[in-house]
Parts: sequence; C-alpha cells; structure tokens
Amino acid sequence: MTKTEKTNKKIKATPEPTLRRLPRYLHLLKFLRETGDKSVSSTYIAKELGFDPTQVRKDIEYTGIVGRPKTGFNIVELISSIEEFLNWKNITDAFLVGTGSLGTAMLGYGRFKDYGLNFVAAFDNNEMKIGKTIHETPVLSMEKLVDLAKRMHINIGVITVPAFAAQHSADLLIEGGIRAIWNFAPIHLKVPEGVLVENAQLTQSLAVLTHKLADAISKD
Amino acid sequence: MTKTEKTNKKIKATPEPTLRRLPRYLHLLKFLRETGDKSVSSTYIAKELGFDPTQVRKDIEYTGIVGRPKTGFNIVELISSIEEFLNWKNITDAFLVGTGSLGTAMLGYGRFKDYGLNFVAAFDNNEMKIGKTIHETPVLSMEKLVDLAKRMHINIGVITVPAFAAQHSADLLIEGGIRAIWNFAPIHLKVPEGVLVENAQLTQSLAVLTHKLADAISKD
DNA sequence: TAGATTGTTAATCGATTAACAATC
DNA sequence: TAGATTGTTAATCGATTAACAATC
Repeated sequence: MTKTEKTNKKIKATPEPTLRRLPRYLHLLKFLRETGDKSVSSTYIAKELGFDPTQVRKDIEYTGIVGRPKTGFNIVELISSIEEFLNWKNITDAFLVGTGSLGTAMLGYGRFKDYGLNFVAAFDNNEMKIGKTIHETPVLSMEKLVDLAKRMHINIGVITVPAFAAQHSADLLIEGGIRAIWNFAPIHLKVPEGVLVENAQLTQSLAVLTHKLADAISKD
Repeated sequence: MTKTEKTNKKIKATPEPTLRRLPRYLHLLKFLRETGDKSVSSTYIAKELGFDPTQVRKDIEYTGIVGRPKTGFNIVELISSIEEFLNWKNITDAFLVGTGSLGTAMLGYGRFKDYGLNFVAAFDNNEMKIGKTIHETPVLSMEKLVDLAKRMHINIGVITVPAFAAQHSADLLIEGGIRAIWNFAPIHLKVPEGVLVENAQLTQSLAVLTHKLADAISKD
C-alpha cells in the first residue's frame, strides 16, 4: 500500500452488526446505572452478553468515547455516547401508517421517545378510525398524508399495513418527502435512491428460530 | 488439505443471513404464484430484491431443491422447499407470555400458522385478564405455566412482557421444558445450554434506521 | 443449435477474534 | 509497583461475489 492510499482511506460507515449490538449494550448499561455502578469494562459487558471483549471495544470505539486502562468506561458517559451516536437524543417526528393491531400496539408502547422516535400522527383508510385518537395520537385520512408530511418536514415513516397496501403507503410517504421507512409489512419495498428502508420483519426472526429448533430436535 | 479432511467435512449449519433471506424469497414467490408464473430464475429473484444472483442460488441450495438450467426453479416446488426447510409446514404449539399491547397484537395477527406457529395459550399476572380470551386464545395465570408446558410438551415460548419481568418469564418457560424462546423484551436472557433464544428486538432494527438517517442528513 | 441459467469452485471482502504494547 | 484493561495491529474466519464449465 502506498502512503497516499493509506492517507486517503475514507471514513468507513459503521457496520450493521455493530449498530445492532449497540442497543444491547445500552440496555445493560442502563441496568448497571440503576445499581449505582460508576464504570464498566468491555470484558464485563462481553461476558454478560456473550460477546467477544475485543468486539465490544471496537463497537464502543465507533461511538467516539475513550476508556481508561484498568478501570474501563464511565457508564453515564458511555450511555450518553451511544445514545448520541444512534441519534436517540434528538427526538424525530414520525408518521405511522396502518392502525391495525400492530400499529395500535406501537402507538401504545409509549417508550419510543427513549429511542428518538415520536409519533405525531397515524394514518388509516378505515372511516371508523379517522378522527379518533389512539393512545393520544390522532388518526387521519390517508388523503392528508402527503401534504402533511411535506408541511411538517417528516423524515421517518413507519409502515404497519397489510402486505398488499405496503407499497402504496411507501409511495405516499416518499411523495411526502420522507427519508427513511421502518417497514413491518412482509414485502420488499421499491424505493428511489436515497430513501432508507429498514425491514423489521418478524418472519425473518421467526425463520431463524423455527429452523434451528427443528435442527436441534432432529439431533435428539 | 488431506483426503481425510476433505471427506470428513461436516455438514455446515445454515448461515443466519441465509435463514433471514429465505422468508423474503418466500414472500416474493407467493406473489409470483398468484400471477400464474410457473418458474423463476435466481437472476430474477436477485434483481427484484436487490441481492446477488449467486447468493440467491446458494441460499436456495440449502433448502435442497435443484433447478434447471435455462428455466430456473419451479415456483410451487421452491415455495414448498423453503417452507419445509424452515419447518413451517409442521405447526408448532407455542405459549405467549405477557398480554400487553404487543402480546395482544401478536395473538390478533392470525397469520402465524403460515409460519408454523400456533398460540395455544397466553399467560399474564393481571387478574382482569385471566380467564378471558384474546382473539380466541385463553389467558391463564402464570402459576399454571410450568405444569401446562410440561403436560403439553410445548417447545416454543414467546416473551412479550416488560423488561423487568422477562428473565422470570424465561425461567418459568425453561422449567416447563421449553426448547426455544422468541424474546421481544429489550434484555439479554440468561438461559442454560441447549435453549435457543432469538431476539426480535425492535430497538436493534430502529438503531440501524436512526443512525443511518442521521448520517445521511448530516451529508446533505 | 445458441443462449440463458444452474451448480460449483476460486477470489474477494468484511467482520470477528487473537495478540500485545501502552497505560492507568 | 503490579496487574488489569484499553487501543490497535495482525490473523483468522466466514460470507459474499466473481468466474466458468455443465446443461437444458
């Protein structure tokens, strides 16, 4: 490798596995904070969650914090660092599309503000639901989605409609200028370049479980 | 590598990324089946879902099906092969612990049988809920969980309780002989060797979304 | 047949794990 | 100080992607 190549190495994007592990550290750290501990080592976190200590240190390094040899990381600082890194300190307004059982459950969860998300409005086609509120979030007609998203500069849309309606919901959100979609429908959304889609598909998780279980049982 | 090593290579477990992609193929294939198509190529699947064709072929290979050069894979056979591989054809009885908003939503989903899961009972501590049914699933007292799990030989437990109650719920399920836990609580469960845990933690998915979005916006 | 697609091996890429000097 | 832990580089591992002969 030439010196130039070495110098020009661009800042790498955070690996997704790292991003997925950070919330797990966060939950453990918040628990430790409760117990009054002041600092924690990567060794401890790793043992507690079943990871490799080096991996934990590398993950933490991405968030920008530095630890101290011998003592480890300051818990309060580390929590702050991770939350900052995931952008969970700036509460982002979001639209939710589809107020079925899952959508209703999400509106009722009430803890999404801890994860930087605030549902300002929900949308549905069902006349019975429009005009009402679900856990204090107003339910509006789908027809209002595009304009309202534009006016409010909404960046995040959450799709909890049935599969057949998901692409249309996505299209509307995108027309409204949304930048990121959290998709719960079991379908691949087609979106233009620049729009982020994160699939929270339960069936993917379930597939891992059922296959591994069948595998384990077959070995009994 | 010696000849012996080559011969003794053990059957590798399916990589998790493969297991997570299979349901995505399945959803697409079911859609294609509706349209009347008879066969599909890995090239087409890859283009449709944004994957690499070779990857699609390798994934499909794990399920044991073989395709035909020039034409590709028979859609009906491929659907069957994937469902078989994920063990979604044998409906497995499952217990659900925690009938809050998420638990209720899951009981109401009604499609889990398509994914090999059948909720035979739900459990809660709330006296108001015990004895009732939620979407036709009876809600029972937590005190009945262990015995009933043993008697019914339940293999899968789904945890939808708040974080503070999750470990206790897991302990009960394990005492009842459960083999696999689908965990929705934002906490790391400690389980004995041999018990599978699959975390369906929404916060992990959300972390990916919020970090990438913040990253994208900062580059505007 | 010609050409598209499979099945499979090899090359690449990226993430995980090991090793260890620096440091508190 | 001695020893535990960090930060970082190197080695390993495994998954993805490229290449291509076999085949329908």
